[in-house]
Amino acid sequence: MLTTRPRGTNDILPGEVEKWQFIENEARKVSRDFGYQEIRTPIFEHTELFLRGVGETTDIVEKEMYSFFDRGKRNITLRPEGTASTVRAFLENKLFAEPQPTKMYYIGPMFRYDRPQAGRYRQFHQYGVEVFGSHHPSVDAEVIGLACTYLEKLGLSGIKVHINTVGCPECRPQHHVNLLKYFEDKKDKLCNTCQDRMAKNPLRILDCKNSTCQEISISAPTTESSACSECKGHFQQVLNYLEILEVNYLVDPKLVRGLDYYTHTAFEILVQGIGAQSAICGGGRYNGLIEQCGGKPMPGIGFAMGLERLLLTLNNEKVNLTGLLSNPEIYIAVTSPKAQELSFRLAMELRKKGISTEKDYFEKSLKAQMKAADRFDVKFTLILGEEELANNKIIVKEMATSEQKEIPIDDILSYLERGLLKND
RNA sequence: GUGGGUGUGGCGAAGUGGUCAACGCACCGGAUUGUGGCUCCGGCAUUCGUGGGUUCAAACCCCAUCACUCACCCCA
Repeated sequence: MLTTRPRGTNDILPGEVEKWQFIENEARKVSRDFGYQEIRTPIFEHTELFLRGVGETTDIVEKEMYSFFDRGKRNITLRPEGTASTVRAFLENKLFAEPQPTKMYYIGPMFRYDRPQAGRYRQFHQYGVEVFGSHHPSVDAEVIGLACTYLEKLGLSGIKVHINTVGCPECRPQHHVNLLKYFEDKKDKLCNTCQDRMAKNPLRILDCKNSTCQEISISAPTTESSACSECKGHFQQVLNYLEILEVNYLVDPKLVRGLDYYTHTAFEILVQGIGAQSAICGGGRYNGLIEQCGGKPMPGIGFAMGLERLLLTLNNEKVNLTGLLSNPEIYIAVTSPKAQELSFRLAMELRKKGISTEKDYFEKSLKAQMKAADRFDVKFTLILGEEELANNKIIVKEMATSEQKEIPIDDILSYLERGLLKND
């Protein structure tokens, strides 16, 4: 073999691709039901979009971007997430001039240079939604409710939403101060990375997996406790709306998100049994992002769902995704070279009528062709040979019952149409 | 970037120094002359990720390298 697929990428093969089509179609349906329209943005953007949009100090920007110079010496990056591109398209195409809010969704590949592991790939796929233009807490709840509805429609039960408020530019500095004050005298006990986090981003100490760090964090000041009254109020209302939607949520004071742009509401949907990467959906509010990208101040909120992780979960939960495969309905077996042309034309006519039809491509024995027909699990096998050709007839064998009849060739189309209708 | 595990035919998998590299599944062919699903028979790796070394002899030992995989960081 010349080479293999690049590390962290996957071929989605026949048999698997039907599942993708299914979950993508369901995403489109649910999005439409909630009033979201699809947007398709380029898979690569100018690097500066992500530098500003995602945040210079995030891991994504610092070590995970697929960036390169194109032949025109432009600095280009394969998109690592969907929100920045959506905001850019919103501004560039002046969608803000339309009636607000703007509710959009996207489905497509994203790229991050990570070490692959279960549920993490260098090219992965996300279904995401974004709402621009409204601060209203019901929007936060709607977006979360949309994610839950989608997952439930796919057959996942017991969805649990973890939710928190990460504050706003007004109160976040105060929270940092409170955290630093709290951790100051305990610094020696923290793990090395958390000691670094003291300086860089003390918020992240809260979700460190080191057990002593966790113990220390238990009684750390929560974001909610340091939140300003506006943030608190917003958060309470979001929770209230979630209850109206009967969304099963858990306030998780330790939930923080790694992207710089989040404000107020942050949430994740976690599942078990698919490895260490258990968040299949993450999102939150980003009220500063549109302005950050050069627009007028305008609030926004959204989520992104990892489709590989979703598929892993559906698989793990034994959600039935079978029956998505479509087998041919008819197999045409040919036993005489003379019958080849007629059978070929017949196959084409059936296909044009919307009757999916398979045939042999090797001039195999009838036995072998019957075997193939059986494997395709067709309803009828047509047999065409010298005798049939001579009599202007064709044998129709119903595979399930093994019954077979001779039908005049001229009547075969209508005969099959009736026969296929009978059991559908 | 760091650490662990694994690499034998299309897939699963035995074999840990000494004839032809088990077996199962899948695939292909056949079991009297034109018919599937069961059964039976036959076929299917000059070769054990790759390169080098040790040895009379290596899939099995050593070194290197690559790939896959899981985990950390972080995220979907």
